[in-house]
Amino acid sequence: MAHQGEPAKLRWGELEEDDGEDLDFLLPPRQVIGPDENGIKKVIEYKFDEDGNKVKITTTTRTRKLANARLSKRAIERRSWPKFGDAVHEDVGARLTMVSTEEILLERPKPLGAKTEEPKNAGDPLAQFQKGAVLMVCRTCGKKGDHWTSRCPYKDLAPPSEGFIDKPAAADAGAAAAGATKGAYVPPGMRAGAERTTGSDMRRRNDENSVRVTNLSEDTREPDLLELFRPFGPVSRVYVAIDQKTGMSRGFGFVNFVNREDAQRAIGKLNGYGYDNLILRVEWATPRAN
DNA sequence: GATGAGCGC
Repeated sequence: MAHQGEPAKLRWGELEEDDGEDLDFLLPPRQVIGPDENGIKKVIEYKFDEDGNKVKITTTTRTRKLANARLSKRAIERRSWPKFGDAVHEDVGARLTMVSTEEILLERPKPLGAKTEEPKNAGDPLAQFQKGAVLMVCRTCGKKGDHWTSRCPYKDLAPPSEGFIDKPAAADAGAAAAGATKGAYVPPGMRAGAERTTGSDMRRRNDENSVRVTNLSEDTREPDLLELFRPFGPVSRVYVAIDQKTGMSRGFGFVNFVNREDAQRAIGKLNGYGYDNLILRVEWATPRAN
């Protein structure tokens, strides 16, 4: 850009200020020269600056013909590709990119609990994510990685957790699951590992094998606990203490296992386990005072 | 640091 006469520097806010007078008709017309064989095009314009001086503005541009010479052959070739997606219906000229509004469906990874069978007695239930020294699992996508639940890319796609229904365990449900459709609701008494007691022998509540879990993050909920503890064996109850006043988690909860050995294994594995950016404490619970 | 809701027959 070349200036002639007073090269007055226009400041912001003064660009179009002309005191209401439009004296542009006094200026020479705009001239366009070129483009020449090198693709150079010149545009000469005249303007009044803030002091009323006439200013000549020469703009030199390089047309695509030359610009292309600086592009790779591949890039030039891409320009001739047919448009696709939203660009088909829109005149985007030579633009190579545009914002698309096309829906892209992301495949959601299987939740932690969606293993084909209860890995009871199947070695280490945490082996699937026990590679690093520190174990952290995102509660939303179930992946060990560099993000937590709040930053999980699938956070907004996640449907509500599947809750408490204990699916019939294919391996050991035996007669209880016979004839039952896969994934169908199974009444508590018929669930895998449930006590086969009847009538007067049936206890009201099973508070056996109660494991206390503390240092839970405030947004850990019961389905999350179930998901975390279920790989160790059938879980009869999960509970997260909620502050009645605020509705927020009090940061601890309980998990009851049907089998004491499973509870013991869960304690052994999950105590000190990194979950949702906190280190869990998992211990035997002292029986509830009543 | 921390130990749960509900109970009506």
